[in-house]
Amino acid sequence: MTMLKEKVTSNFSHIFEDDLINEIVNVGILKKVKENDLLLDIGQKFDMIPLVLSGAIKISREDENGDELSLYFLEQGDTCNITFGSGLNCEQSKVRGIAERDSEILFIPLEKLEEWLITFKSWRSFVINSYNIRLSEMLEAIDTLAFMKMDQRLYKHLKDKVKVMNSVILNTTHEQIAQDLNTSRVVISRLLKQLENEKKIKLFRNKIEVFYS
DNA sequence: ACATTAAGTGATT
DNA sequence: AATCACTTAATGT
Repeated sequence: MTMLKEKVTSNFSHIFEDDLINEIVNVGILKKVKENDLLLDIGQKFDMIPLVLSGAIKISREDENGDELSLYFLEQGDTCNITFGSGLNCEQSKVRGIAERDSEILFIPLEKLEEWLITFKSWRSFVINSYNIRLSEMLEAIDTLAFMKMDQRLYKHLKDKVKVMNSVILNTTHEQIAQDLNTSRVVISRLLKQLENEKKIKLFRNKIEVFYS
């Protein structure tokens, strides 16, 4: 068994039949990306869909001024449906995808996706299901934006990152966090200090330790 | 030693 | 919660 097939199998054998896994392995193009690599930018056209085999991808939006806002993460076993929908209609991407950590992505050509929708029941279920998951994540993002104050948003963001990175040590700067939450560095610095005083985190230069319980 | 970048803080809106 | 206008600390060259 090839290494790629093992990876696909270990991620998807529960949901996909063997034939489909073979197809995926045959047509998929494996890409290893490093942390902070740009996978897909806003406005960019694309003819492939990413299947995340390992690591995590940050999906974000941007306004006219170039201010960013991160929406959610794609993790192991996830695929990006926004990409999916726009892709079939030959649209441009409305979101940006940046590797949050070193990741392995399997790119699948768009034609195959359509084909599989008809030929594989498990693929159909997977696509519908992942639409559902993505919608939930979007709702969560909206709730966070609409109902949470910045201090709560920040703490949530830190906890999300800990989960995604699988580490309580976050190598990031106040500036980067500010960009993710679409606010200013000064605000983040103050709120982080507050969290440190509450013994929820410990601050270092370029590094934050989150005390997770 | 100097420049650059990250982080801390009071005052103001 | 955002902005200004600094200061201080850490790091790179």
